[in-house]
Amino acid sequence: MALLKSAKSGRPMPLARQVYDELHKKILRFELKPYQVLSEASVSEMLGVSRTPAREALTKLAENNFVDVVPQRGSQVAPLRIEDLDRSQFMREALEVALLRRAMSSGKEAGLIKGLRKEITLQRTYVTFEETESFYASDEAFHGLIAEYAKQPSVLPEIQRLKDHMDRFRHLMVAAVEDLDTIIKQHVVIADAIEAGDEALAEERMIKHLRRIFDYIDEARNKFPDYFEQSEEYARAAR
Amino acid sequence: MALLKSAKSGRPMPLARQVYDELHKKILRFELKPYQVLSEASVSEMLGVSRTPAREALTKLAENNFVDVVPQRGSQVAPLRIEDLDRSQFMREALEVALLRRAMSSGKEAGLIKGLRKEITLQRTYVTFEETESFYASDEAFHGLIAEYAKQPSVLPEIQRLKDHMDRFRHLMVAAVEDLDTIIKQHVVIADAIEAGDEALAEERMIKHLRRIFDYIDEARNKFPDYFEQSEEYARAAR
DNA sequence: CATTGCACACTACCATGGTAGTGTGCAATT
DNA sequence: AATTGCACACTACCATGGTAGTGTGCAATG
Repeated sequence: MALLKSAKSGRPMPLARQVYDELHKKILRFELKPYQVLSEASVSEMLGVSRTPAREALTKLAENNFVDVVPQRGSQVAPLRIEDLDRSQFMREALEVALLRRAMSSGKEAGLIKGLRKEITLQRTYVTFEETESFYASDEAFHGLIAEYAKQPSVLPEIQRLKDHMDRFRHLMVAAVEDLDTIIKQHVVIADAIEAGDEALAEERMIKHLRRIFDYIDEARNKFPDYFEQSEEYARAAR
Repeated sequence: MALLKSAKSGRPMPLARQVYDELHKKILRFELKPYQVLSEASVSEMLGVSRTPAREALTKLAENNFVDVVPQRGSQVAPLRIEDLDRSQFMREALEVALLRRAMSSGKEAGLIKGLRKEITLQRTYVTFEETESFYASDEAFHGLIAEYAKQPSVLPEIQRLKDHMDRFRHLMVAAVEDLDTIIKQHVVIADAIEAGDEALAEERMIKHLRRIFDYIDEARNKFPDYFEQSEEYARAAR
């Protein structure tokens, strides 16, 4: 299979990074399914690279809990773990709420609100024309704006790392598509609360917005039970 | 130089991990100083391992912002960056406050308070006998208890990752030693607020406790200016 | 003296070979 | 038939060689 070219940047990205990105993408999209074996040999063959960058990508994926590496035994795509979802959700919620409170005390709330309203308008357009990809990009921009006005832009990559885990769960609900209109309405009331200067209300609405994922996971779990970690395996892992 | 043995666990830890831990420790203690070069060759020679685990340790350190790796040019110990401190502090604060609020709604506050009081007692003992290491271990246990009662123990490693960055700054103040008695007093009033069930007060006191590091960094910066990233270098880095 | 061109040393990065450790299927044994 | 012992295939892990890319000192040139 063809190997990837460089990024838009001047220099080509290191192979290990390209392999990581590729596997990361495939895992999120379930092109690589949970429990599927991913040895450094198979990865190097699949992507046409040597074993070294394949190995480095695997260990990095393991650090991010997308791959389980058992020393001297093998590696496989990590199953969906409720614990991972809980932790990611908890941390994201804590961070986004903190960003929100700080952004509302920045003294530049006017600019923030203006930016948020603009994204909301964009989101309405994307929904109308069914441009789902663009919608989610604007959704990220919406939350990114808050981080920016909280003067903590470097927190965004960390949040993205958490969001990736949640997105993996979310991708199981393509059938029962997320109600984008509801998301927009939540964005609106959040912006309203910010504009009103009501921190408690804004926080409450943001939390409700972020917790929407829990409404779907039961359905996903019933639909793809073999993608989730089975409780019996805890015993097996503990040996 | 001698290489490390295995951990307490049954199997020996991978070499790459041992190298990472060793370098991590040396960087935190300033046995490896900011801007000091750390090529995979020098590391492999310094620790008596081959270049592969040395390289893997370096890239992992780079992901955690302890090392700057410039492709095809070299690697060096990362200087102290105010931005890193700000982000780590912000995130830690957000997470610990969220843990605190959740722990106070766990319905098992009694056990939590008992555990906290016990750690405080231990800390008094350690201060009396000047066992600084044990004191900081108990300090971590204090905060760890809150995470445990918030039913989010897996957040602790993430917080530790943030704390490591802040500890690096803190290690510059060994001369002007931290006032451990003050820390204990802060722990006490936090426990008091938890016992009183006053979430807002507990949060306020926790934040004040966590922000104590900012009282010292100006002094550290004046004392070791060459350990900090100079603003002129931003321009140079941007090329 | 100031500038330029270039050989050289050094780097991170990748490819590849080798090794101890682990699970599995099958034959030998009870 | 059930159990055990073991050869084998497979793994992650480590060592080592090779390569393109980058900065540096020095000689040649103005």
